[in-house]
Amino acid sequence: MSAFYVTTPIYYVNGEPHAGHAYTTIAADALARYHRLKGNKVFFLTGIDEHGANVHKAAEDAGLTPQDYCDKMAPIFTALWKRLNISHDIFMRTTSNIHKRGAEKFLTALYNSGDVYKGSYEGYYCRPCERFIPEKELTDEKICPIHKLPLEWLEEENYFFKLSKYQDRLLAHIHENPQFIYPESRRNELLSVLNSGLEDISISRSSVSWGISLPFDSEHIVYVWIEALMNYMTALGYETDSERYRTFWPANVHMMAKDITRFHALIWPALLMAANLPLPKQIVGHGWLTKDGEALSKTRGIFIDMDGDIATYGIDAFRYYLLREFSFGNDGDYRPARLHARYNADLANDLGNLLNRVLGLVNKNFEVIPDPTTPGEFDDEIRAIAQTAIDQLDAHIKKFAFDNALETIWEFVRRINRYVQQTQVWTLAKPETKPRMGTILYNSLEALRIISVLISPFVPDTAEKIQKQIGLEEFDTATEWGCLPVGIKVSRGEPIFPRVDAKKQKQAQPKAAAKPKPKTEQKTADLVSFADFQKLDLRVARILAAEPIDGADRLLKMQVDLGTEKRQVVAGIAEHYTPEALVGKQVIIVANLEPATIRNVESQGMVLAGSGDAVVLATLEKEMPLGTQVR
RNA sequence: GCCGGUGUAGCUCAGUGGUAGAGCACACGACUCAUAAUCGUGCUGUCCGGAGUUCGACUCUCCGCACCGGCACCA
Repeated sequence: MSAFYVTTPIYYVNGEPHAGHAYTTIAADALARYHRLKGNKVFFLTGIDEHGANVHKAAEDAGLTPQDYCDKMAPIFTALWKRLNISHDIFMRTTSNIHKRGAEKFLTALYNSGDVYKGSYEGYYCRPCERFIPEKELTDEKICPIHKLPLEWLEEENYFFKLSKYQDRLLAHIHENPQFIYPESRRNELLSVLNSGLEDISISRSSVSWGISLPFDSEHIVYVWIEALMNYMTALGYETDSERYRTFWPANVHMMAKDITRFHALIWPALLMAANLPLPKQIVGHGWLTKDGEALSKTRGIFIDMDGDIATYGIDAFRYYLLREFSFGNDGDYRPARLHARYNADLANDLGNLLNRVLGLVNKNFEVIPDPTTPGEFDDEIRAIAQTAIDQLDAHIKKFAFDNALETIWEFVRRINRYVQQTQVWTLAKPETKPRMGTILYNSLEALRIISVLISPFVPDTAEKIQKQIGLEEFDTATEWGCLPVGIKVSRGEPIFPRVDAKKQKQAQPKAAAKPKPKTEQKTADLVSFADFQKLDLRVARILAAEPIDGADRLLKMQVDLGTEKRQVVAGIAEHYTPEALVGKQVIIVANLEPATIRNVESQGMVLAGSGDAVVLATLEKEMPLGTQVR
C-alpha cells in the first residue's frame, strides 16, 4: 500500500465555480477514487484561494469584509462538490490557521535559503492581474494586455525570488523526469520557455492588505499566487511536520487546466528547490472545455449549462461524459447532443439494459443468485476479458487516458451483452438446461459486479446502484472472479439509466438554458475630468488603403484621410478584418496620439474599435465630412 | 514570423513499413429475457497535397496547405 496525494488547484473565490472547475475536480476525484480502490492510502485536496486584491475588491463591492465574503463563497464551492459527488479529504482555505502558519514557515525557509532579496521595483502595474507587466509585454499605451485597462506606475519595495538561478536545475529535472509534465505538448512548451530564460520574480506586495505578511518583514504581503502554491503543503500540516505531511508530501499529482501549468511546473518546483523540499511527482495540465468550439467566456455568455444537463441526465452521466468523451490533455468540445448520445448508447442501452435484462431473468427463474454448477462455452473467454479489462485500466489511468479506460470497461460490458445473446440464456429454462442457465446468469452477474467495481471511480453512484440491485448489502470492491455469493436475493429495481428521448431533451432545454449570468464588467473606479477627455482629438477619417505587416499576425497598416491630411496608422485588427473590407470605410481616429513605431512601421494615430473577444470598428451612424470632430 | 501539435469512414477518434480499423449514425437480418433494447451482417475512405527513401508508406524524410496551442506583434 502506498500513499497517493492528488490536488486540484485551489480556485480563486472572486467568482462562482463553473464547468471548467468541475472538469478538473471530477478528473481528480476519479483518480483519487481509483487509487483508493487499488488499496492506496489517498489524500485528495481541493479548496479555494481567498487572499489578494481581487478578493478584497469583490468583498468591497459586495459590501462585506474580505473574511465574510470568503465565508459566503466557500459553501457555494463545497455545495457543488457535494452535488458532483467529489470525495475530497480536505477543502482547503487559505484563510485557515494551518495555512497561515505553514506559509510563514515556508517563507522563512525560503528567506533563509538566501535566494530572496529586497529590491525596489518600479514599473507598470495591473491591479486585476496583481502583477507588474514586464517590459516586453508593455505597449506604448500602457494598458494591460489581458484586461485592457490602464496600468498604474508603481514604485515599491519588493522581495524577489532568484528564479533565474534555478533555470538549469529545472531543465535538468524535466529532462531526467519525462513524466514530470503531462501532456508532452505542454512539456515541450515549458522546455522552450526555460530555454529562452527565466527572470527573477517578485514575491511580495506592499500595496495590498488582504493576505499573509512576510515573516521577515511585516510591511509586505506575500504575493497571492506564490502563497496559493504553498497550500498543497500547508494543508498536510507542513507547519508541524505532521504525520500526514510526512506520509503524503511530495504530491503525486497536481492536476489543473493547462493555463496554469507554468506556475506549477516552473515556479513552484524552483521554490521547493530553494527551500530544500521534495518536488511533486507530476504536473498535469488538461485541456479546456469549449462550447461549440469556442472558449468559455463569461462576457460573451458562452457557458456550459451544467445544471440543465445534470437535471436531464444525472450526475453520473455528466461525469461519464466528461471523462469518456475527451482526450484529457486536449481541449474538448462540450456538446449536449453528444452527452445525449453517450447517455443513451453507453449508459442506458449497453449498461443499464444489461443489468435489467439479467436481473429480470434471475428473478423470473431463480429468485436468488444461482449456483454456477455447469461451465460451458464462452465462460473462460468472459473471465479472460474481465482480467484484460482490469489490467488495461491500470495502464490507461497512469496516462490519464480516462477516455480509453472507460472504453476498455465498455468493451467488457458489450461482451457480456453478447454472451447473453450467444448463449440464448432465456431459452434454457427447461429442467435439463436450467443448471447451465443458472451458471450463465451467475457469470453475467459476476461480470456486472466486477464492472461496477471498475466504473466506481468514474460513476460512483451507478456502481453502488448496480451492486444494490444485484443484492449486495455492502459495496464489494474485489476484482477477483467468483466473489459474488450464491443464494442471495436480487432486488431488481427501476432501470438505472432510463432512456431519454430526443423530444424530452428538447423540452428540457428551454427552461434549463437559463440566461447567461449578467456580466459584471469590471471597470476602473478612476474617473477622468471633462478637461482630460477634451484632450483627446477624435476625428472622422476614411480608410484609403490597408495592407498586412510582415511578421505580424494581428497588425494592419492603413492610410487614412482626415480631410486636412493623410496619416498612416497601425491597428491590431488583422484577425478580424481583411484589408479589402476596410478600404472606403469611415472610422474614428485618435488624431493627437503620440506617434509610435510598431514592428518598424510608424503609426500616427489610433483607430477606435470595440475590443473584446471580437473586434469591431467604431463608425458613425451616417457618413460625415472627413475631419469632423467626434465627442 | 518563430516553436510545438494535429490533419484517417457522415461524426468522434484508434492504428501498424506490407496496400486500413473501433464506437456512434445509417441499412438489412436475427432474437424477444430486457429500457423500441440486444446480437449479427453490410456501408461509404485518393489514410490533407506533392516529392523522396524503400521491393513496398497511411505509417520514415523533405516541401507545401489547413487547423489548434505557445511566444512576439495589438497606438
